[in-house]
Amino acid sequence: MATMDISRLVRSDYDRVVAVETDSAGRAVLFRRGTDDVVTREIMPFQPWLLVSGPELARALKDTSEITPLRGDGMHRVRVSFPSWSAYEDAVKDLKDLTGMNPSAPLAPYRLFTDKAQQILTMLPARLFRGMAFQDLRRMQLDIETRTADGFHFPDALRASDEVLLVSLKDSTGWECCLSVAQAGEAAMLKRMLELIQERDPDVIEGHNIFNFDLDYLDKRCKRHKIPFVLGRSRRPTFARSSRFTAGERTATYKRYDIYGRHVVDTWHLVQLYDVAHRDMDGHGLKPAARYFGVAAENRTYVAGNDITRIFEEDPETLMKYCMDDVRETDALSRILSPSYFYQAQLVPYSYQSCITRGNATRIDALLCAEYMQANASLPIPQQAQPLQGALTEAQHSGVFQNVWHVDVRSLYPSIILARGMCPAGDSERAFGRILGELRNFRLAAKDAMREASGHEKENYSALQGSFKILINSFYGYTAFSQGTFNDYVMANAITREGREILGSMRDFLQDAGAIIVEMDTDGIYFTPPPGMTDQAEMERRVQAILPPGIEVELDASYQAMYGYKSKNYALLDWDGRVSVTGAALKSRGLEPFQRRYMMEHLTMLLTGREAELPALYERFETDIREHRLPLKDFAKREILSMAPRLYAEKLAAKATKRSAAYELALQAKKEYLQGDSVEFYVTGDKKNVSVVGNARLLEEADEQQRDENIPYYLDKLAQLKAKFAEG
DNA sequence: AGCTCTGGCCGGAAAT
DNA sequence: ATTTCCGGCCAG
Repeated sequence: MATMDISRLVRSDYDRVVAVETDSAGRAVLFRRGTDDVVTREIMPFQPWLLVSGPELARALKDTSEITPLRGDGMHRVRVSFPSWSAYEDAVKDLKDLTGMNPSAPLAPYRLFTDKAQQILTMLPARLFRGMAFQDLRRMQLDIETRTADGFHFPDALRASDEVLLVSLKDSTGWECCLSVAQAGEAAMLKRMLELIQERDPDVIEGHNIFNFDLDYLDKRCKRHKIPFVLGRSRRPTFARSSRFTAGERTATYKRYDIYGRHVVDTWHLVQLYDVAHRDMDGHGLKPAARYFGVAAENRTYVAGNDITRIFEEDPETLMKYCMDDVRETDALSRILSPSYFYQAQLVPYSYQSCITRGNATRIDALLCAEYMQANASLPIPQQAQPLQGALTEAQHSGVFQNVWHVDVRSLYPSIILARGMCPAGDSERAFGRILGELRNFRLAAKDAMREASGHEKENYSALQGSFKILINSFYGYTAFSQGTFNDYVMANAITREGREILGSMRDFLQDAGAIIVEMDTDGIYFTPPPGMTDQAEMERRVQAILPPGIEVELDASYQAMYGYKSKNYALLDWDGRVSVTGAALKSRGLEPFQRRYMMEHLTMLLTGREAELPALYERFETDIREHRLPLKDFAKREILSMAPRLYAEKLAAKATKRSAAYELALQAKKEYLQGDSVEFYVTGDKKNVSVVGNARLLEEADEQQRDENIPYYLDKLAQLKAKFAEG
């Protein structure tokens, strides 16, 4: 199918590349997995490069090999290349001295691309994995179990008495293996593990929390035994450094490992990225994630963290099974979550590993900059951030409504950009709209192909179209990305303004037709149809008729009933009797579980016309709380530490933040809490009005036998909850 | 070292 | 006791 040819979208002169690296001479090293499944190493001529603002600055640099003028009037209009990485590094130093500016300064007259893989992929040009399907990738899963010395609660690789007990390995060919320290000691086991990785020669090494735990631990144990920690191809050493990972509102620091010729994929990252979009997971650990995705092995062996050492001594077979189940689950999670990034790596000039750890807008930036370099076009510099008005939201009515329809605009912002032919001010090559349009067409083709395919093929098309959907929707966000080379705040404002106008005109039309608008947000409206209107297709046609060309609506769902609470907060009853709840006020993870449960039951009664049962529901909860019938967990709030507890302490001392129970508890806790960790705690005391700071206990430090939850406090919360729904 | 955006609800702490 | 502000979490 011609439209499904990804090479039309972005050029790559090489197929089946699984990794790119550099050698000291500055050349590019391509690792390619042939159709015979053998990996070859090829050296390609390549010269490290950077951009400067003009020929004078270019000529001021020493040891350059090529100076290429770039067309157009962007700020960075000359590309300079160098015979080696050391010449490049020297030039970077000289540029700092010559200009007196750091590369990160907004007006610096030079620009660096510090990611070497990006430099190579951009210029060759090449992209990873072209001509390959996800199944062609050789993925290896790794998991270790460790001994925690008596008297300690958590593993510590630096403690002499701790050690690796088991290493489980598995790869995508079906090969599996479990090494034990009991066979010949830790040093021999580590050496064998390193040998096996060389033999199996995976393109990707996967694990759950592999960056912060397994690799770090193995690294430290290898150092102790003076075994070189060589995981890379060509027996290259492994590098680690501190880095940060962002998923939605939370960032986590992690120890980033770079393994020569391979990629490291942490399924913990994949799970968090997934949950940013879905926000319905119970936790991001391997076990909850495996259960969530329905891939937990049946009769799976579970071993609690603090039992590992004991079980290893008493029943090593059981621990080995447990460890094997872990790598199998890691593989299963990866098979679900990583294909989307595999396909993005075919487009974006980043390594596969970077496609996962870096944000959507950054990937789009890399894509656009690469197009410019291919066209020998100059690059603009980002606009300074300006205020941006967002979407239109209204909750017009609260309360229960019967027979509610939902209409929404398909891909609102991308459609506006394409329909109006919008183009960022700095995009002289008009690459933004062209790539967006091609991505959209490609996605539609992939969706069509998905419908016709089956098995692996269907999954592949599904991953392909799904990952393009995410990229496509990020194009709007990119226009307001402060570091985006082609950001444009005027355009961003024009996009949202037209979005508000479109949604507003749909609202006016529906109201004039006699519909009742319950709630609307950004690109969709929930409403009760005008009296006498029963034909959804006809309604869709009428709404469509008032919209400009290129803007398509879809009357995609209807519901038995809807309870509108406030903006972005509502509950729906579908025709099969299922209730779904939307909005932070109704289902936030920050709410105590008993509140969430009460709300769910209360809302279900409201939606199904069982208001008469509400008093009994309330009484049941009241009694349960009063008589300690609920587990302590039901009173625990969960908060994620967005900064390191130590940083909180500093900010508090400087009066730069307010006191917070979660951080105070984390600081006092027996275990060490880090940024990104979640803290579960409940309120103690015996008075309704207590300050939470100073009257809270960590759930894990609680004693179910000596209950101390604050009953008046929680009864008051229940009363407030009831009152909340009684209004309106 | 790396980062898409705004709008909105809510609880808790501090200020009034 | 009431208001203001901030951080957390969520919708899209």
